Amino acid sequence: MSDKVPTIKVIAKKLGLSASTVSRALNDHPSIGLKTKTLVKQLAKDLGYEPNQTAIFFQKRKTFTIGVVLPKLSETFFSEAISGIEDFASMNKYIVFLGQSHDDEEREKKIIESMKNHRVDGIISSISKNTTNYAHFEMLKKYDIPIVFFDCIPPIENINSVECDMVEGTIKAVSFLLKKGYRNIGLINGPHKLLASQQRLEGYRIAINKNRLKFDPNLVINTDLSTKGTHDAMAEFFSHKRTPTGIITFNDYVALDAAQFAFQRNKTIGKDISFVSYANLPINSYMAYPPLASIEQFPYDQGKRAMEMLLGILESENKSDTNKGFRIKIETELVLNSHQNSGRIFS
Amino acid sequence: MSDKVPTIKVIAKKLGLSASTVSRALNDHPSIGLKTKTLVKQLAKDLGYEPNQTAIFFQKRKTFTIGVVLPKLSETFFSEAISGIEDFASMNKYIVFLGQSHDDEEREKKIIESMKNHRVDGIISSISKNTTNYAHFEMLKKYDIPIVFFDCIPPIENINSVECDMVEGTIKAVSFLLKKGYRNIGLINGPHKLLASQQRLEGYRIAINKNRLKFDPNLVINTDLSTKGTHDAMAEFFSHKRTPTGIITFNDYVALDAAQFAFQRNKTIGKDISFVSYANLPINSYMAYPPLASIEQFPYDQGKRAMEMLLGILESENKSDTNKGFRIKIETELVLNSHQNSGRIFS
DNA sequence: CTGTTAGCGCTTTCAG
DNA sequence: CTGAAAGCGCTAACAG
Repeated sequence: MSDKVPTIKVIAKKLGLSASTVSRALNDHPSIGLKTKTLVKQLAKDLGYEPNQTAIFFQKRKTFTIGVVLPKLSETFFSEAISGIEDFASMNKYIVFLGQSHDDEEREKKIIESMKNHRVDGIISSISKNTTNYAHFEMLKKYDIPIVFFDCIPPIENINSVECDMVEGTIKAVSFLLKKGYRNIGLINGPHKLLASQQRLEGYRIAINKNRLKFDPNLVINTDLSTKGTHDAMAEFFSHKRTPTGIITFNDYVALDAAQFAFQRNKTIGKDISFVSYANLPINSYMAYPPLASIEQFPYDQGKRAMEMLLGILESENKSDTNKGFRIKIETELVLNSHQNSGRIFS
Repeated sequence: MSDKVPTIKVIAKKLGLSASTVSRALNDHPSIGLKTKTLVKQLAKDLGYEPNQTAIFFQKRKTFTIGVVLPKLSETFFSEAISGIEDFASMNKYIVFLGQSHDDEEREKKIIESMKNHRVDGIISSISKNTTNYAHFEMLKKYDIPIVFFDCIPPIENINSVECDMVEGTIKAVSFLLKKGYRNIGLINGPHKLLASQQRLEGYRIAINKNRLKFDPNLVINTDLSTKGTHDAMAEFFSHKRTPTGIITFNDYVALDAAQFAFQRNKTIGKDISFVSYANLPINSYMAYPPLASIEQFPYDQGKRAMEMLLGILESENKSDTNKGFRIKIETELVLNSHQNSGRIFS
């Protein structure tokens, strides 16, 4: 049955034309007579002709394919992001390859390798937390495969990136709590080595200084992001004489764990102690003790913008120029928690 | 720079060999001398040679690519499922194309079309809720592109599918509540037309009969899955003389909305009234009023199994035979809610 | 063990 | 306006 898939040649033969004429007719080449053009198109339709893209890709050195490499889709942030990427890509006739690194450098490398071999036109990636060697990304230059990083960005010169300004986001969070009347503001930060943690800390310090408070190192504790790590951090807070009452947490899960801990210590969440976190997961409205507010990072939008940037690069002919890299900073937004269930189905 | 990407020909010329010899050497063809083989491989390495997959795909009529078409990744169920698909695919040298239908038949059609043109080796799909015409799927036969459906499966004969046995799952749910001592068991079901709803209803009826209770139509109400729809359903329950105390809900979100409503009516969740739902989202542990239990559907596993099935089909040479379609039913599991935060990061 | 030839399906000069 | 020919990079008979 598969042999019956019609090719351009078959059409040519049936019509007593040459393959090139058929090709041109199908592609609306200006120098083709209307008569033959319609003739060809009609037969193509009747035969159910479909161009063999693999042949076209091969020939044109262009696959209309872009690769997306990120840690894991089970994180809402990333599934939202790739959703944005895919939506925008498909609008522009591109199709998306998916690869999950699971925060493993080896896997990330293999995926990049595989995508390169598949000759993707470009790549969008949020790198693995554990990646320390970036050769697999640099290598892409040799193949003229542009790459746009988002969210988790490697320390390489002149790269294209889309990211949130977490420094500024954290300043917003601190200001919010201050305005609410909290004076002792703590930070439960993520692992030191994450750039994301560093940015939060920086924003925290700036905000503290700007408001003429003095930075108290006891008010900043790191968690490994596990429930236990967060509970430990809270325990430490409570063991100090100066216990923070307004706490900024690395993300929503940390906020939930922290709130749980505070609750067990008989604190009234939202009164004795309040939280502000990042991510703004669409589940906060169902939480027992949701954070007062979250710093929304717009993952869907980040994905969309990254795709947009990549398309721009792909479409600008002057590649291989002295490109210093494009950079977009997306403004975060502090949103009060009030999510809606939008009728999702889990059949 | 891109012109420097070395080809098999370049290697052949530099070594005074023929292209075919080089090709064979690179592919460990048995009939190649060790000397030349190592020679070729060495030079290939030095030159940084990488095969052009598009050429190979074109030539071999095989792309090592599979397409995944599903409603939307922002639903946890699907992001988990594709995660399973991708993991298993990459283990087997396949790469995954992603397409989101957003429950729109037109988009689904376009995606399938596009994937077919990209000559994917196979497709895995959970169809759009609004798809009524299945021609775009049937058409794939003509191109020898096998397809495996999971979760949401079209009413077509002889197809390959992986799905959960929701009838049996619902029976488990009812039995659980009965064992807990609840006698008035209600069902907040999804939209009528969904197969998923029909299966739940069937399971519900079977369980009621099996336990020698009599089926009371007042105890079954449908919701459009919105928060309001669910609240309305609950209001109706409460307006009856016989208000259910154990309620099975279409999914976790419905359970949460329903619980919220009950709470507002001053019911004590887990005592006055209890819920059992489906999906078992990894957020239940943070919920104010989580359902007592959830029917776990193992989306990651469903994805993995679907991919496994597809690989099996791809590898069995005897295609185009009188295949009646493969079917896998995955057993659901009733799990009590006690999820763990596993250290997720939302930087 | 290796070279020659042909060809996958399509596009694209270059002629006419 | 259309045809002939070449070729994208690689593999696979078919000969030697």
